[in-house]
Amino acid sequence: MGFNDICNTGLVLGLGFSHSSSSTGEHKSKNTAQIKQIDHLGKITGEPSLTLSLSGETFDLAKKAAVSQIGDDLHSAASSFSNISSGVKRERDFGSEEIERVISSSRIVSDEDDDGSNARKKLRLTKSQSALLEESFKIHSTLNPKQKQELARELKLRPRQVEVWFQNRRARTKLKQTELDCEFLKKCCETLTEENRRLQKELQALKLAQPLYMQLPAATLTMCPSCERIGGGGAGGGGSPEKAAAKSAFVMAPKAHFYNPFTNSSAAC
DNA sequence: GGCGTCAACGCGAAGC
DNA sequence: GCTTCGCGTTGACGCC
Repeated sequence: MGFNDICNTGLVLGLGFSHSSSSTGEHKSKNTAQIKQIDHLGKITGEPSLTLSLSGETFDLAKKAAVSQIGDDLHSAASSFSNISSGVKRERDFGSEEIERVISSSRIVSDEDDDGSNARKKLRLTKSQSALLEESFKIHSTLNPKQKQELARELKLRPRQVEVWFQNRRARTKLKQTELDCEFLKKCCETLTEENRRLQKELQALKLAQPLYMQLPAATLTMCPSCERIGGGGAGGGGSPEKAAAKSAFVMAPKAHFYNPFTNSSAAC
């Protein structure tokens, strides 16, 4: 399996250099492509960085869909939620009906709450609730208010609980993907190290052979990585001997020739 | 008791 | 200004 095969998994990986100007706060920008890559000329700018992202992370469609729905759906919202759980401080999208269901269906409320203790009770979703949530998550990883309401009604949970579940679920997905990406990059690193070792050996062997052109410092040579021909302006071609000498067959590289392992076929990964 | 999991919270940012 | 999101964190719970 080559690198291209691996890369057809929807992952976007970037090994490159980021600008130091991308400063505080920007790490929170939503799913923005933060991949700073080395361009085709091998031009490197900024500081070294390693970036990961998912190419398919465009989950904001549902968000835009039905914001206007929420007002109608919440017209029956209860005025207070204090009798549910004193640990629950934030509750925007609830209704009295849902409150009743929560009381009857979850362990969020217990007799202990009557004594005024402020302990946050842990809700454990049932298997069927989790299954339905998972099923829904497969279809769309974000919910619009209407979908949330419907799902909450179906699950006998508060909309807020459904919302939190989806948020946490997205976070878990992202974490898992990051771990996979990390593993993949580790393997890439190992493979490239191995290739580097191999190329160093080849270079040593060539040096031992000592052909004429190899007597020049290696840094002065440019070599096409694909055809492995020594590049340069070519010797002679007319003109004075001085010019010919100046136009050596082995020209100095104008800049560091960056070798991109992800675009070159000789990269092992 | 240590540790992992996960629901829930708080906050800042972004979009409308 | 409101809502939703991502992200970091907290706290309850279960397992060893």
